[in-house]
Amino acid sequence: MPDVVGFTKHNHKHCVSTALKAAQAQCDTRGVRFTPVRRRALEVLLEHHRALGAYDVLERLQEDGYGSKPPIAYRALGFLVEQGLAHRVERLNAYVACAHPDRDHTPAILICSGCHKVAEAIDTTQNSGLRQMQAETGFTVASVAIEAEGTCSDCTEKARS
Amino acid sequence: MPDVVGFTKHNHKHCVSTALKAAQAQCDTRGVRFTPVRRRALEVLLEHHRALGAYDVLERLQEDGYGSKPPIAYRALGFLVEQGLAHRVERLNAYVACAHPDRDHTPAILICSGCHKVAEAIDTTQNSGLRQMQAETGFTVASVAIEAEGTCSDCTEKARS
DNA sequence: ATATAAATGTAATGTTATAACATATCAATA
DNA sequence: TATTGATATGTTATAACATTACATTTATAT
Repeated sequence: MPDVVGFTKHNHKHCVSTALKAAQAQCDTRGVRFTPVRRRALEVLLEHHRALGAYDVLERLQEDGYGSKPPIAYRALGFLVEQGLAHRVERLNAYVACAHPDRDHTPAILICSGCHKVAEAIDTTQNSGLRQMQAETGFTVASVAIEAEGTCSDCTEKARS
Repeated sequence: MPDVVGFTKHNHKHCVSTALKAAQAQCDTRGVRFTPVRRRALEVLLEHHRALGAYDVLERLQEDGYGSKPPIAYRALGFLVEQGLAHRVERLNAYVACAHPDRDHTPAILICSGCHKVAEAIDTTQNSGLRQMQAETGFTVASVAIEAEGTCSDCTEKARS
């Protein structure tokens, strides 16, 4: 049931360019502007399967000739999160590219404390459980964040040897 | 199934002193020291059903004659979190007293964006879902944070009028 | 061409958190 | 009960993360 991306092997260059095209298309559809900084910010996130801090992203943007002050990064990242193209990882005060921007998702973030990679699982059962809670307690859920810390299979194996 | 504490009415003074006694007992059992600052920090959290920032807690500690520098608060709060007597709310960079310190828990934090109260639900199904994921993906979960933002029943009612 | 809105940019500052080190307190035991 | 090793408390300094307020530029729709 969980669909995990990020800890498995894949053609990375391809995965980046595909994701960028998809993001462009999605923004076009929605009538929002996928400007150069925003695009570049997403690209930076996509280049890693790790969570990057706003200041890390800012550094890259700066190198590319964009502004050098924090709001530059925070605004681009804010846009990406708003559009579901990236997620903020609260535990790390950092950001990851979304692995399934197409789907309507309540992401579950998996953080490996060994290699610091971050993956994203979609688990639809979580949603239903929380919606049910609304009926029972009167608390209306607007958004849910699920973040797990642990060890990915690679790191588990390495630890065995 | 979810057991929600925090949005319901209760005798507050009683709830504070009971919780402090329970915390003391738990620390005794575990052989860890429930020192005055730690105790006072928990008391401060218990006095609100809101999440307090480390610097808010620090202010109270300071008033009571404890140290005035950030590590004083961060250390006391760190201890409480470690012992399961409080939780860190990542979304708010803040801390709440745990509502069920006795139970082995994966807390689900409910944050009301209307009144800023914070409650805690225990939903055991979440756990099993994540453990299952471990089998399927090889990711071993060490700890999970579930945080929902939304509107509590009181605020929903107020909004209707 | 121009008005309006959106996006980008900067300066200044606020907030949250930790590292590094000094001192005091507790707990076991020689 | 004096000593010692571990734990806890305290400070200074600084790092890391984030926002407010305001100026300038760029896109878009008349």
